[in-house]
Amino acid sequence: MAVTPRPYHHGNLRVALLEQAERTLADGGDLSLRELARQIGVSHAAPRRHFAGKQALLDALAEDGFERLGTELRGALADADGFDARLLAFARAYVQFATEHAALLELMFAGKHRPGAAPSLRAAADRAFETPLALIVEGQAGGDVAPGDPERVGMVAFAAAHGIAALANNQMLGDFDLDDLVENAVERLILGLRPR
Amino acid sequence: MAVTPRPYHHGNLRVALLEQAERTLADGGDLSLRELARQIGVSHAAPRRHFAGKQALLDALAEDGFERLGTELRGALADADGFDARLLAFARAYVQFATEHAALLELMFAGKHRPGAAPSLRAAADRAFETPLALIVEGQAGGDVAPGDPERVGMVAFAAAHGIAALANNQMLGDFDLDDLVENAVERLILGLRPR
DNA sequence: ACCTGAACACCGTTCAAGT
DNA sequence: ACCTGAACACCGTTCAAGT
Repeated sequence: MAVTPRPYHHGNLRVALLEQAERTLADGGDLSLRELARQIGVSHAAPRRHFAGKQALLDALAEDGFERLGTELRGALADADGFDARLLAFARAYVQFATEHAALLELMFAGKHRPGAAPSLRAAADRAFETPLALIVEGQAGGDVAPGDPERVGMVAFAAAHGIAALANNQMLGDFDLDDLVENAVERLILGLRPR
Repeated sequence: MAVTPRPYHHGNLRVALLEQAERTLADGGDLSLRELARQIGVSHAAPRRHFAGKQALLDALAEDGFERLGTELRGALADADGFDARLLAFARAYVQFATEHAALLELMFAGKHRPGAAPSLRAAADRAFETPLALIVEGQAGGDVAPGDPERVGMVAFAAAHGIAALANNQMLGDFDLDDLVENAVERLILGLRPR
């Protein structure tokens, strides 16, 4: 047994901080930088070598979140054929990610609009939303969705998915089954998006 | 001129705290209890006589917010005739309140799902949402909305309004005109809600 | 290069004490 | 009844100093 009584410390404090932060976030904790350092076994000033401040750590977490969301969305759409099934798959995947990582999602959106947010954060967010945007374009090409700027036309669908996720995370859905609500909403959106 | 050199203090610290908190919130400030007390000219422990803690003050703020939202929604619907116009009026009023009071709205929804939140907070929220719910019931009676549990059927519309407001508050609407997006979303929702 | 330890200016909450 | 002032246990951030 090597003794290693807190040697000089870590080879990878940066990722250790991010992982511990994610765990705390998932547990509903309060994400204090000092507490994070304590849990990892490092002085409270050590994180400063790796993150300019607390906000920088939060931004890194949010950026990772957008990348994972993008991956989930791409994966969900890869398994679905036809516009209706693909819209449902998108909505399900979005709501599932949002409810499984409620605190992270809040952080992702709170971070995105911060004035001094890193361009890489915004880029990661844009990449995550490429998939649903492409879905609307597809739908237009196949005659399932009314013509027009795809962002403008598809906004109602994205907003509804985001809204259902937000309402679910705030316990505003009462006794309703989340998946049933998503299905129902998607049915109505499919009708509403059609060309007239 | 009466001198009143900080007499013994205030007749109405409770409302003074709430008003100052609302101002700070609207200015994008951080809402520290000590700072609030400082601005009002009272010791940092004085608020304790009126609010059990910081969270209790936030809950009171949220409750007031739901009451004001309810008033806005009722007022908006009172001026609109016909289901389509009324749904548009609701969506506009909701999005306007949400974007005009972005920080307050966040607080309102964050407070609602807190385990120990006061029943009066939940009641105020329910009252605010009575109006849109009644609108769906009206729409069903008039043949504009598909039958079924009105909460379930109307959820897509409420979620879309909430989602658009959330996206607007997070600067996710790009160059789009907010009112144009709301109008477009409502048009699609009207189609999607119809009985088939 | 990477980390520590002390310091600074804040928090929210509690509690004896004042009027 | 209502408020004060000191105290406690925390924060985030900064910075000289250590290895």
